[in-house]
Amino acid sequence: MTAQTKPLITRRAAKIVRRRQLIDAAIESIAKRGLGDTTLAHVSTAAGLSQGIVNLHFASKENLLNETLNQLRAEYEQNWRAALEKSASDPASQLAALLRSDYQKTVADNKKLAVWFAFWGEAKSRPTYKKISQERVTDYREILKELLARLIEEGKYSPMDIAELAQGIIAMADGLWLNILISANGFKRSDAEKVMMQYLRQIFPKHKQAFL
Amino acid sequence: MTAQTKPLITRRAAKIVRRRQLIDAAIESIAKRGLGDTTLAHVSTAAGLSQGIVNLHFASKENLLNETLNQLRAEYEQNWRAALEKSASDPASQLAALLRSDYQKTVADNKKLAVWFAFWGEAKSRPTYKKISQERVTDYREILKELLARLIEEGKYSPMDIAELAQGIIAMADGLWLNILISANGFKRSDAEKVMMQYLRQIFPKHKQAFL
DNA sequence: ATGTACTGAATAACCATTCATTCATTTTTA
DNA sequence: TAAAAATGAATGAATGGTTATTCAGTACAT
Repeated sequence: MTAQTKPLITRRAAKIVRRRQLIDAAIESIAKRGLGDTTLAHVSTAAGLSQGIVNLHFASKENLLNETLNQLRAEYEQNWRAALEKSASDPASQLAALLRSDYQKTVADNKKLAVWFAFWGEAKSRPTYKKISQERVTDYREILKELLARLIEEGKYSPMDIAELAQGIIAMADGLWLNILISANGFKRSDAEKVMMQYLRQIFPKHKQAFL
Repeated sequence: MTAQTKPLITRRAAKIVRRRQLIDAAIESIAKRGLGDTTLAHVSTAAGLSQGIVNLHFASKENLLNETLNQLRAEYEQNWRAALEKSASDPASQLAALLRSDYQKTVADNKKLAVWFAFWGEAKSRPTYKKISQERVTDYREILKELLARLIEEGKYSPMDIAELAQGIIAMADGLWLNILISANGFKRSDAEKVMMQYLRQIFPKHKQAFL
């Protein structure tokens, strides 16, 4: 080994690594203190770096927050796409996989849920937050509608309004997130999943098996 | 008329009126700017009053915000109780009335929804917000469970997990609020109501009529 | 050596809260 | 009843604390 080995973490870290580190620190702080009480001092301290670091890498606080939300959105999408790929290809299994993915700890842990709601809470007054929040479910909704159509055909269920059905399912999925965040009596991710699966069994009784 | 007529508004009454006026101004500002950007200057100006007025009537900003959330909670509860009283007493009608009440403009207009989500967004870090948010649905949930039990008996439906069912319904109700708040393509209160009624028709097919 | 990541003190803006003062109403007194 | 005193509501300028942003300087990498 020579005198200067390449250190695993250079003191001068790669730009991308730093940005990600700061986004993580932001998530941490928003979960702990809320969006309103999160200051750049909190973020930079949590990241173990200096005061001016956020402005150096993101130019402004606003920018950091936008990118934080965007990061969350990207993770969310990746997560359900991965779940679909891992699952069997019949519509019932795909549907189960898609909806179960909403309650995996990767995306639905307490911290991240708190951050989602923090941004939704400001969505009305911040167009960027609103836009990214909409984007979170645009592809999800399309895939969901396709799966519902296939499942209804396969099971020869009586015709349903698929768009409305999809809206309802997504609404329940989000509402269960709220329940995890707010609930007093320790309503957990696994409880949310149960409720959702019960719902699917009710709509698609011929496919009960897939939703157990 | 003598020189000193009895004033229409007594001082004590005025105090309550003022508090209400300031809470309304707070709702206005939170809906417009978000919770984080709402300052006491915004609130007092919107109320057409002076700088120090909020501290005079509420002692602190924190207090004003707590009372604002509490006001919202009280209105919400009043609204669904009134809806139940107005409706027929059979369980299906009651259930329909309860769930429709969530989408009346009294409680689910854009401003108030924005404020609900603003508080939920901070609920994780503010125990008071969390507590009041929980309280919003405690009675609602109990009534809902009773109605579900009665309806299942009346309709001789196969047994269901009523607690889970109620959780699911409430979750969908809240999620539809989010959809109204965030949606790009003008998802309205009436659309939310449709989705919810479709859901109820699916679970309780023998009572379709009540959910049209 | 030179550029680049990073630092942290300084700055300017903002904001909740305080409080001396003004204005209005009610109560007391004669 | 009328004037005076007391009480209460509201004002808005001043204060002290906080915070995003800037930038001149430091230290590391190649």
